Amino acid sequence: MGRQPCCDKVGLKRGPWTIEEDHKLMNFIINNGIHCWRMVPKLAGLLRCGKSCRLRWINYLRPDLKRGAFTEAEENQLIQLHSRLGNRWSKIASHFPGRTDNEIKNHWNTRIKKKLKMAGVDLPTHQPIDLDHENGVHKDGDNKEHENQQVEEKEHEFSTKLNETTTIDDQDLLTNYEVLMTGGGNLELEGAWSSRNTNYSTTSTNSDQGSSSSSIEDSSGNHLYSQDRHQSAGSKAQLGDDGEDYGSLKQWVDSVDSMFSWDGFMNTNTTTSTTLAGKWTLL
DNA sequence: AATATCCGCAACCGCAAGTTT
DNA sequence: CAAACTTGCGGTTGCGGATAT
Repeated sequence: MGRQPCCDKVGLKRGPWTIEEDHKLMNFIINNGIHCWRMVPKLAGLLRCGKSCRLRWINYLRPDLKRGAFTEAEENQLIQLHSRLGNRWSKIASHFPGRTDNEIKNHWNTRIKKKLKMAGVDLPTHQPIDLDHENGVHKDGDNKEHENQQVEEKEHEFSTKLNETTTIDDQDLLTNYEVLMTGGGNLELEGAWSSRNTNYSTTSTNSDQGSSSSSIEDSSGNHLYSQDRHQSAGSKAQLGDDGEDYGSLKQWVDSVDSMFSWDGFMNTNTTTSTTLAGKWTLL
């Protein structure tokens, strides 16, 4: 015997709810609470299925709903959470008191998706879109100049977005760290990093056989993480050749992946300059 | 002013997980 | 232990208002 439908749909009303139906449902739940959704429409005198009543209550009638437009801080938090959790809307919604998973899903699909696409961020990976692969453009002459311009624009947009990320709630403060890294190995710490008084230090040499070491400590000097990077002449040559291969710096970031997940933008403009703008999430 | 197109959102559907019998 | 049932989740649809032509 197969699974039966949640309710007998014959004779049941569908589509938008009327004010009268809303009142009936709200009055019933306020007076009786929710014990069994299947029984709610029958007891409340509604020609709806229990599933429809539940949805209406959760997404519209619940008294603790926040409503109203998303703030910029909420959007930034949503982007962060989505990069970590993917399309797990209910999990994401649990970080937004008064917001429903449906509301968040809708906001993501109608606004943020477009925003990130415009900023050159691939979804759902949150990685920068490979324009050459997307467009089938060969890198030479004018194309390269045009491409560099696009890369700079993307970089600027992403950096701006990160700089705007200043509000992080307490729970996220424990697990999220925002970093903006520019130049040949210099790190500028943003947002939660500085809030947590975390120190980051890095040293490097300029030889072809150059090496660097990086470490992260908390404000009391307790060791959190360190990394020694030995860069071969071969990997140095990769840096900036065509912007496609991030060379040893990318390898370095990859090696950190066991501890953090990297989500962001990385570009190598020249053999000596690499720009990263993105987020490390503590795994 | 009329029509077409776009966009946001509420609501639906199917499925999976969890619970009860 | 399996079937029946309930609840919750995520993808999708379609209506209605806003905007463009």
